[in-house]
Amino acid sequence: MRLRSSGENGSHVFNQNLKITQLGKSGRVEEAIQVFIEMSQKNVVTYNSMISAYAKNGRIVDARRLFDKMPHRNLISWNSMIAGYLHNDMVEEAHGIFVSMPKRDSFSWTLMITCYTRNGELEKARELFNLLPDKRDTVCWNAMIAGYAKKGLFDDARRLFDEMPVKDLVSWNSMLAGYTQNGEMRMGLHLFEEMPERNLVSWNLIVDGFVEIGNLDSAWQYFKKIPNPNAVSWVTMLCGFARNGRIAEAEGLFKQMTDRNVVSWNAMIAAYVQDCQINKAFRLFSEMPERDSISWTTMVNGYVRVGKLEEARKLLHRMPYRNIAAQTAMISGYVQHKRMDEASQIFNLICTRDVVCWNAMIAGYVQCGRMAEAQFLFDQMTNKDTVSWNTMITGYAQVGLMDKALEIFEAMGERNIVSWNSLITGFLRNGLYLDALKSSRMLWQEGKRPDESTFACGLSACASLAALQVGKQLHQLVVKSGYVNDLFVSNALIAMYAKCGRLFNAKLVFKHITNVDVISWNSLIAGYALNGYGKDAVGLFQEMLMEGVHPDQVTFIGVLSACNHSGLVDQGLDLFESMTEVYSIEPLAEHYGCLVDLLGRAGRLDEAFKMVREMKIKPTAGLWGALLGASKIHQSLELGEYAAKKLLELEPHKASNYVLLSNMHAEAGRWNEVERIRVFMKERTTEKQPGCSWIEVRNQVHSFLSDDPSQPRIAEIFSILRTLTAEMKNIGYLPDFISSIDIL
DNA sequence: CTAGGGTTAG
Repeated sequence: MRLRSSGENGSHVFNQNLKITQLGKSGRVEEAIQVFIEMSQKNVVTYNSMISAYAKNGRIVDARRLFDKMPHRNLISWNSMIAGYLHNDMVEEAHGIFVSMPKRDSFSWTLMITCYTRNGELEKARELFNLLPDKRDTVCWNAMIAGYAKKGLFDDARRLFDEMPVKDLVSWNSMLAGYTQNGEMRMGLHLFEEMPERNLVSWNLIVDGFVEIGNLDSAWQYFKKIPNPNAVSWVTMLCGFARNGRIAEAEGLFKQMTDRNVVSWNAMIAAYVQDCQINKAFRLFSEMPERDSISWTTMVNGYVRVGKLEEARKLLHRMPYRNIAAQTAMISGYVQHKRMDEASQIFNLICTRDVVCWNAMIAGYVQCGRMAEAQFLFDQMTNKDTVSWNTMITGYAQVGLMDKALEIFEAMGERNIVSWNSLITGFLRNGLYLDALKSSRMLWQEGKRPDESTFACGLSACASLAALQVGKQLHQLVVKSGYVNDLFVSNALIAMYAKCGRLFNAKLVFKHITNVDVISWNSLIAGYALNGYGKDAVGLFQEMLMEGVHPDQVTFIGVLSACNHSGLVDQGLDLFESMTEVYSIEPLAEHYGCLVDLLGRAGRLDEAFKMVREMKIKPTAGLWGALLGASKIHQSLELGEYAAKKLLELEPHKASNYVLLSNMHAEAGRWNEVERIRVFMKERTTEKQPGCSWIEVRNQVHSFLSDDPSQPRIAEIFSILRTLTAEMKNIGYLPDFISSIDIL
């Protein structure tokens, strides 16, 4: 055997080092580790490369471990570690490295400055920048300029830009990015014309700027003018189309692209996912030559979006590596379906939990109204961000504990507009209009202005309260503030008008939207369904399909409930089938609920019962309730009793369930049973919250609690109720035995 | 003496 010369050996190490870097850059960190382990000889570059590979793939802990145990460190090792922390948004740790390193060069300084600018700490960045006048190179200037520009501090950026000794293309592009990323396209174009030379980055910034402000025509015009568009240009344009629902055009671009990379594939998959075309998304996912963690995460998200949690979970387990984004997507999937046990299983699997996954869990408990558990997690969090605080505010507001919501609001350090929105919406939802108004004024006093979401939230609160007057006032404010063309606001307006029975207004708002999305259609369809116009709702649904908009889970809740309200049995069954077969959307309890009710009312009790028994999900109380109701109408005591048994297992404390069962027996003349149930009911029901209803008259909300002697106009109410009951009897309505006793 | 670390576009 011949001994290899040291030169050959050296070039081998050289090549392996290169490989580690490349694998790290393309997200294939596992393969990089493999190469690293198999190398018999390593030099300092090998370690440095591996540190970067780890850090670029979110494995900052491994990067640090390697850094700590490597035999010799050079300046680049220290810099790589700072860069690693920069990539992982860990500014404090980066600073720790920065202060303890033996020597610093301009790379080190620039890295640290970038850490601060990315973190929004412009003052600290500037402080560092000022500390090293002699070592500042062009890159360092550029970093500082980019920091100012990105934050929209154009004057500061411009001052440095004019001051700097040598400008390069990146300096120009950094200024340009400031304008385009802040929606200042007039200024951006001006600079673009002024630039001594342009590269693809400059062109792509312009296209992206137009995409961001929703001006697809201009984006397209500039895209076409790009001399040699690269993958970034194509992806930017593709995402622009996708985001505006123009999926066909996005598809066309994807097909035309010559140099597709992972990002291009990911973008197209994301476009399909966004349009709920999960099967097309999966086909691309299977076809693509290589997948990175974004590809996997997008697919998991896609399945979550259409409610296919099983598919999502399978995919998550098939992933070649663990990825926190995908795990968080899975968590939010479970959270949306209130499956907190499974969510928390995934949560427990994550070793280094970030804020986002904590927030997802908290949001989950909040949505289930389990505030104690939400608070428990919240208290444990060491790195709360505004999202965490805001979620807690929303949570307490939702369960009616506005005192707690306010307490959280007041305890938080930095409030953003969402914090205010959560608080104001909370007040609105709880009918505390005056407090909402007061908070809105305070918001103005703090120099903040209501934004799109302030209005969208406010309007959705009005929708859930059916508070038309306040809703209308908000609509006027929307017009005055210039948010009429915002899609979120428009959709909230549709929902509000629809819920208040003003279908004409809802339709009017709908017609004014330039780019309706699936949510706009959903709101309108649900509105028609809610107000009893089942056929129109189904008609709208068909219109929506003709327009090429893909329905989602919510669409089907709307259109199925439309069929339900209008007794369109066969159409409902057909639609339900197409939902799973054609659109591959997984039915939720709500969908089954519509169908069971629909079949039940039509007297097709066997089919209804069969559906409940055979469905994939666990039957909810609502489903048994629907079955019980149907059994009562069609006098099927046997099925009714079975449904009631199941129902009472799930909700033993709810009085209305006993009333339903009791009425059924009353109708069948089984008075012993009626009496027995009444006794049961007295024993078991612990209704803490009395039934509550409200109406809005002349800007004021009047609420009614059951058994509430303090209601000021109780006598009038009773007198009107008696009149109404008499009239109902006159036109042939026979009131239920028990409920009539309760009223009269 | 080519590799490894910093600024601008997906």
